[in-house]
Amino acid sequence: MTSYNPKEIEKKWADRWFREKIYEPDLEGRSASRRKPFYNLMMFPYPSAEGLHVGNMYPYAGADIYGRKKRMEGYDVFEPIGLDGFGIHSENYALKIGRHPKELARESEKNFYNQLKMIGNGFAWNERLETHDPEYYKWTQWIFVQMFKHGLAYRKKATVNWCPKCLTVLADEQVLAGECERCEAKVIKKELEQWFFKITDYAERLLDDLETIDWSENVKIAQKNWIGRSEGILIDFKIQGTSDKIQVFTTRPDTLFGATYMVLAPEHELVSNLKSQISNWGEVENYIKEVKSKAEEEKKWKTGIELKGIKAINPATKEEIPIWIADYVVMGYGTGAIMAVPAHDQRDFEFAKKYKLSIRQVIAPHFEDEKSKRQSGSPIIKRKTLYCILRNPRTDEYLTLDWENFGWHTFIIGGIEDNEDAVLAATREIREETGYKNIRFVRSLGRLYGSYFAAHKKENRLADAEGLLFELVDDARDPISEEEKKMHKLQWMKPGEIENFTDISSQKYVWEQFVKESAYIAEGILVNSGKFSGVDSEEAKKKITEFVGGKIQVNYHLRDWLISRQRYWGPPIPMIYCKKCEWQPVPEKDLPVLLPDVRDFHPTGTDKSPLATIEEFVKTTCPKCGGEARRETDVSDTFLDSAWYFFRYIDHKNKKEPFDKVRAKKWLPVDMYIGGAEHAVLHLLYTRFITKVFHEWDLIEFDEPFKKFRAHGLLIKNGAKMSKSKGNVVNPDEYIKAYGADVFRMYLMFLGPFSVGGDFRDAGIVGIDRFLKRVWYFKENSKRMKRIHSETEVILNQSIKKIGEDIERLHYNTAVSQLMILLNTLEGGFDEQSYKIFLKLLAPFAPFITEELWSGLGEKKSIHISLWPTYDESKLRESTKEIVIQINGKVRDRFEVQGDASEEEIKKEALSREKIKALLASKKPQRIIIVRNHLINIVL
RNA sequence: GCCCGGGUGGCGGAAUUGGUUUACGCAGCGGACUUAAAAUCCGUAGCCGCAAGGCUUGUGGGUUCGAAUCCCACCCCGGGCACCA
Repeated sequence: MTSYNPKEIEKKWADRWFREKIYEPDLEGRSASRRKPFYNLMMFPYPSAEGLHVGNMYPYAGADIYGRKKRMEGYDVFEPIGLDGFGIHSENYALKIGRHPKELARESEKNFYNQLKMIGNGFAWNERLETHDPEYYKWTQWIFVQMFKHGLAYRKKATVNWCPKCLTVLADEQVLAGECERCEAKVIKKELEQWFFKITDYAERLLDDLETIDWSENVKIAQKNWIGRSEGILIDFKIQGTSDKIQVFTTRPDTLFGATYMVLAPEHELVSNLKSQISNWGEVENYIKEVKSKAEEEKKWKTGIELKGIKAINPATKEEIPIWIADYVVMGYGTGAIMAVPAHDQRDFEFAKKYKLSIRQVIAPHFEDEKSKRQSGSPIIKRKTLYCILRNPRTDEYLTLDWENFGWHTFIIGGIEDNEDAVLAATREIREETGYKNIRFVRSLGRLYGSYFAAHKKENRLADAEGLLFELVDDARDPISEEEKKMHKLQWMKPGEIENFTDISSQKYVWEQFVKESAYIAEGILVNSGKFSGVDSEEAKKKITEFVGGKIQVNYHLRDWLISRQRYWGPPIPMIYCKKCEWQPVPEKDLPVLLPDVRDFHPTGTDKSPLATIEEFVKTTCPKCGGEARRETDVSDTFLDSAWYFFRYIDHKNKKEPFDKVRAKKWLPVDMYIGGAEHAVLHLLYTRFITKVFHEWDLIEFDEPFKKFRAHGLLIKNGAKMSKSKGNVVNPDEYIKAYGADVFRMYLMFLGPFSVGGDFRDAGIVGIDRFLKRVWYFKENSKRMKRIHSETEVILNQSIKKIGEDIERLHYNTAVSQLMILLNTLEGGFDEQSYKIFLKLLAPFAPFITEELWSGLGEKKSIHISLWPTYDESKLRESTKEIVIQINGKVRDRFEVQGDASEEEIKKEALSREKIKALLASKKPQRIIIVRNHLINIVL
């Protein structure tokens, strides 16, 4: 046997596979192919010319294993690859190193494809595409034109996100926690006129259809939250003495009686309309200016100003309530105006406290909480009791008081320091004292008072109060009895009486801390609500809606997709502006609108793209009237390029249309899609939108792009996600050079579950290296037999089953471990048949070595198109079974039985064993539980 | 704050209709081969304890003959969303 030289066999087989086209499927839709098509797709990379790092390669290796198994199952697998070359990421890199993106693109194509070739994936190399290729972006522009023609692309002036570093606008989805998705600069707001796609028209379908697709659950949830459906009602509030109305959107009409003021967004049109009636207009105007210049995060403080001189009427109470404008109400959602219910909305509550606006409680928690028990399905009793013992260390007084409030059943124990031991001791004490088991420590009194007095800017009279506060969280016992109430000097108060509680003693501060620092936002029973008092929230929502004539309305968090980018490296938006005919699309015969070659592609920093400075590009004629006209100079968002690439893969040479319908029918939707979860509300949302649009244009018969989507995990190195900026990237080239592609990709799959990722460590890779070396030298080191032992046969069949199922579920790490177990077993004795099966099972993970060994057996056809092995159901179990003997649930002994022993036999054997007899001594078993083929538990 | 995911040996990680915790691998230890080392092979291995035995899946409770797994609460880590009315 020659020594294991991965480099040599990799080169040999890569060339041969390419020559023999074993990974090129029959894309043609009209020809009858015998094999069923399987579209195995992975998110294509966006090049940065620095090359791929290990973290980037991980998903490709994982996706390929899945595809290879499908191919061996007889499918005609299509595993395409390409480059998402256009976009800010590539352009920023070009700017950074001072080269032209076009030139750089040519280089990165070469680099990327070379790197991707190294990992031994079964890519259909002949079908690759690049989004910056005019043959591709011609159709991206075509999509834009169709969008315009169908009324789905429109221009509007809006407050948009502007990245001050990338110098362009960004879509909502590209802003992560106030920062630019690409460069992490703080995003600012700008008022600009831009192109948008009407994705909001599809909000409902995008949400509902999530139910129909087999996708990673976390991605579905992220999309669901992002689309953010909320059902509420619209209510009109009259403005006193005028015919004007303020319409608000609310999901809590049941709290209407508690609406003690209103708030408009500063940009709300009514504000300037009512200018003449607002007595403090000067101040108001100043405030609006101030808000506009503020960055997003400064707004967290919540500021506002009252519109003096006007009042609104609460339609339920008919009371006059003040109208404010404030920065915590945004124009972009609902109606840009709210009714403020400070008692039951945390934001309104904070605002009301700050500006001393009145707070009226209209919802009381359910006390006899049978209902909430049933609804939540949990045994929590939401009885509201506060029981407290306070010690004032100065006067050494002990005070006791209890009341019902919004909180929980609460205990305060005075005179105890705040440390772990004391907390534990006190917890025990309360448990014993009261019989309640689930007591939770909340905080110490020192801190409680500290924050209270700080918030109220008062001298802290109780700074060194010692004591601990506990609450009852899960009352498994019966409600408190009358005796106990007396014992703990419990004094009950109703929620309505709380406001009237004016005791000046220290308890008051506790009360304020709890009730006045937060709103009660849960549902309950209405109080202070006229004829609706006593009605349940749920029901009150309907009744009050009816009472004030509110209209049901569904709102979505999703905003329209902002498509324009003031940058160079993208497809020019194919639109022309004529003064007479307004916006006209570029005629389809004139597509593509080529991106002009310019030396200076730097972003201008204004609201215009670099293309605006090229007069030859801008100047054109109107396609409608032939008059003088100007081109749109912005380019479209990269995410448009990537939203439809998988359609083009199946027919990327088509010059007449974006793709052939017949091919689409054969190959689409994509059977399996693998990619990063970070695209949950970016690419994965846009692509669903575009697919639904295509469906509506009758280009395709389906309306969801990917039948199955699985998110892969991330590779971690030194405790952080691998990224160039963190400087912890691992270059795959060195590892592949040192160990070979088979070892490398198999190690990646072994280091953790594919959906989770894992920690890349050099130490672990030697294990796989040893394993594949053992595979290489297997035949000379192992015992060849005529027929394998029956135990070996069981492990072989188990392995076929487990590895097959593990690949299907993407549990590659456990599949690899099963391959190891199988090898360990076969080394003790194998035959030709079992050896071949082993190679087949290993083939998706280590395509090169298995191919080499396979051909060494005289096989003429590639192992990768051989048939995946099947297992024999009857050979999955060993003939002997180990039975565990437990006494009171603890393992004490074990013995073996042949085949399926009866319960009687197991019991007899177990009780007759010396060890068990000794342990049982004179005690008589109370009960014996037997689980067949598993265990026997003797209960004493 | 809200929504997801997670917490198991020295390490990466196995184990889910509740039934032997720690598969597989790394590192470790002992041995074989070798002048020696590397490589390779065989064996060993949760923790405490000389042992008998006890303890152990983030913490505290609960349900159960039996809990990593189910229920309640809390703590910690990772990710997403966040004035969305």
